[in-house]
Amino acid sequence: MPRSVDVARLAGVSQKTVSRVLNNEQYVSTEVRQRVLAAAEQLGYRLNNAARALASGRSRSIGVVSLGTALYGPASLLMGIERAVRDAGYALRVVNTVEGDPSGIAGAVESLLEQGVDGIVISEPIDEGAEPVRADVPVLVLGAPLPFSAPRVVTAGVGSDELARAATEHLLDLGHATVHHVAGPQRWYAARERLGAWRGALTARGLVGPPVVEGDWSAASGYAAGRRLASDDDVTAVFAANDDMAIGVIRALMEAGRRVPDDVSVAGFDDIPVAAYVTPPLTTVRQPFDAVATAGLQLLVHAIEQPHEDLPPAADHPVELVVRASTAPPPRTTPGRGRATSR
Amino acid sequence: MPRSVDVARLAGVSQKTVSRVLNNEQYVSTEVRQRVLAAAEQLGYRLNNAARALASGRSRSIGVVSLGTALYGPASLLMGIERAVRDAGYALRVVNTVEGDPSGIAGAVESLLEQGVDGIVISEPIDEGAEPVRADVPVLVLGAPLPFSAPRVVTAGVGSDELARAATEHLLDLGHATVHHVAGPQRWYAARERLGAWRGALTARGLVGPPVVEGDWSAASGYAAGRRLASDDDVTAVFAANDDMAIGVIRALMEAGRRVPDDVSVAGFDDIPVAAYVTPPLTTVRQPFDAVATAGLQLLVHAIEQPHEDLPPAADHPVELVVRASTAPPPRTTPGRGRATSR
DNA sequence: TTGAAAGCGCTAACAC
DNA sequence: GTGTTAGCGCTTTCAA
Repeated sequence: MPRSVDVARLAGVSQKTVSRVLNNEQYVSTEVRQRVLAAAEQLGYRLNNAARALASGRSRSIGVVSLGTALYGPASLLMGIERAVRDAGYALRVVNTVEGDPSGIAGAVESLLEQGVDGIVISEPIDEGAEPVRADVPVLVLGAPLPFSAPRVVTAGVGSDELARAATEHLLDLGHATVHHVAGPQRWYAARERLGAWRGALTARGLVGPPVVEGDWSAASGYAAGRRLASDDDVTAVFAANDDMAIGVIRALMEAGRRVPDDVSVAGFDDIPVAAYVTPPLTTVRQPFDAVATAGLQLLVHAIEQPHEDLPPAADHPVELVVRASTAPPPRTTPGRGRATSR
Repeated sequence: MPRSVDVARLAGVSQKTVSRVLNNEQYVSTEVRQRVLAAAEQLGYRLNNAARALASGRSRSIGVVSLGTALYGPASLLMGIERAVRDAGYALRVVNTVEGDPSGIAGAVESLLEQGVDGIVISEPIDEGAEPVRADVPVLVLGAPLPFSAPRVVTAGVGSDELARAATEHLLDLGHATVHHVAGPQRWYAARERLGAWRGALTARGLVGPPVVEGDWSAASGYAAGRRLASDDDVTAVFAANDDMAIGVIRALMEAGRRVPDDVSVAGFDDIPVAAYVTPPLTTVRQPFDAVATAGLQLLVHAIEQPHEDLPPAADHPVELVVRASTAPPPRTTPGRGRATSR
């Protein structure tokens, strides 16, 4: 493998000049630059990043701690982060946390620190007892204000709350007396946030939320929740914390003889790729993963490269409610419902 | 930040001995080892990987080139790779290729090489004109025998072909005269492989495959394909190259008044999380992502660490056909079908 | 079983 | 504009 001295020799310059060219520094004449580039090309020279990192104290890489799941939300966010990291000119290192792992986020952060990353992204954290983690590089927490000890912790909301509120309000606006909620596992911040926003939307209209059914994001858990909800005639509107659970809920309702949306409206969360093609097409909200990743990484890179300047303000992301055929006004008459017929 | 000399000083040993302990080398007395470990702990010492990589010429990291998509298949495979890499004691670096990017896989490989990875995984490659890529480290190609120039190229099939064959045969076994195929984009190796296996299954029974409809993995493209297939009364069985497209096909068939599975059977591919809960529950095949990733990485790590020994044989993965309610025998009488009634 | 010395290939600071 | 001189913090000889 050729080294920079070899390039220097071939180009007839000093090794430092090669370094200057490769780092796009100023004060190099165009002619020398050309010569160096040509020599590097000719030799098939490739910069050694380990040496560069050792000498400079920076690795030009960012580490991301993510959940080891192919669930649509987390996977989409990870893809967004990868793109944003690459666009920012950094390399990406990934460590997943395993659910139930005692070392959890702290262990993952530690392993990234050992690898020498310049910054860390924590994607959609879940509570593992959350002993506060210590990091000596800037940290971006996506989707939760995690207690964190680092020189600069920046957080960027993913807008879950506004989206959950919009979904709930959509159902209320259709005329439903209340909205039931099938929540995600409450160890996930994302699940708690959606639950809170749902409750907030009800409270704002003077309503008290009915008991919550908690699922685990899976369609199977949505199905189980749906069976319970189906037996209650008062249920006319359900907001599920993700689309998979919503689809499970719908299946359970249909099997119980309750039509969707005629008898019961169901709204989901995420807008997964098949949402528009299931029966009935699912009303849901779309998370702006790419925008969130881009905005969050801007903050992180700023914290890395301008450690002493203030952070630019975080941008807001638009709320995208996608209304399809799984939501409708509540049934006008409610056969077999004691309360309704007696009125 | 403390360095290994600091640990050495505190433990009263040489810096080299600290290095020995941290690398779990032999020839260190238990007592010294304890002392060093304690000193490291006390100082909050963290090994500097850049320095280690520079000195040793190895980074203990593996790079993966993957598609920047949250599609269930690629995302699941990536998660499997992450786990397998971590289990093998390596760090993971990720670079996505952007569809349509001219530099494509070659550019991604180049950027990983610059980062100094010890090995590279190419996950589910697609053809971008595929100028053969050159790498000076072992390369694992998952899901395609890509032309590749590297000291050791190992490939591990993901078993797509057997699974696609199983799905097709399942439909034939139910009594269908033939099986139509909604293929994935043919630039993807995975799509070509499934197409080939479907055709092979038909050929094995002396059948000639009907014209193929090509989609782009999306439910929308499946829906478009479904509309075309719905107008043809001869269609009684459809095998779609992924579940999303299968769901789109089903929706189009139902809208056209053709019942699934009574009139037309539809099988998918992947077993996405909602497959069991859509209407009707989808018959599909399940890909063994985790097993494939584990087996593939074993090969890669072997090629990295024992460059001169032969590779162990690749393991076969079990075929998992998941039969649900979207497939059934063909209709016995076919009202309105000219050919059938005239017989 | 332990230690001393010599780099790995680059960037940083300063000189010219 | 360009070159010189020191390291960055480890691992690798080799010697004891």
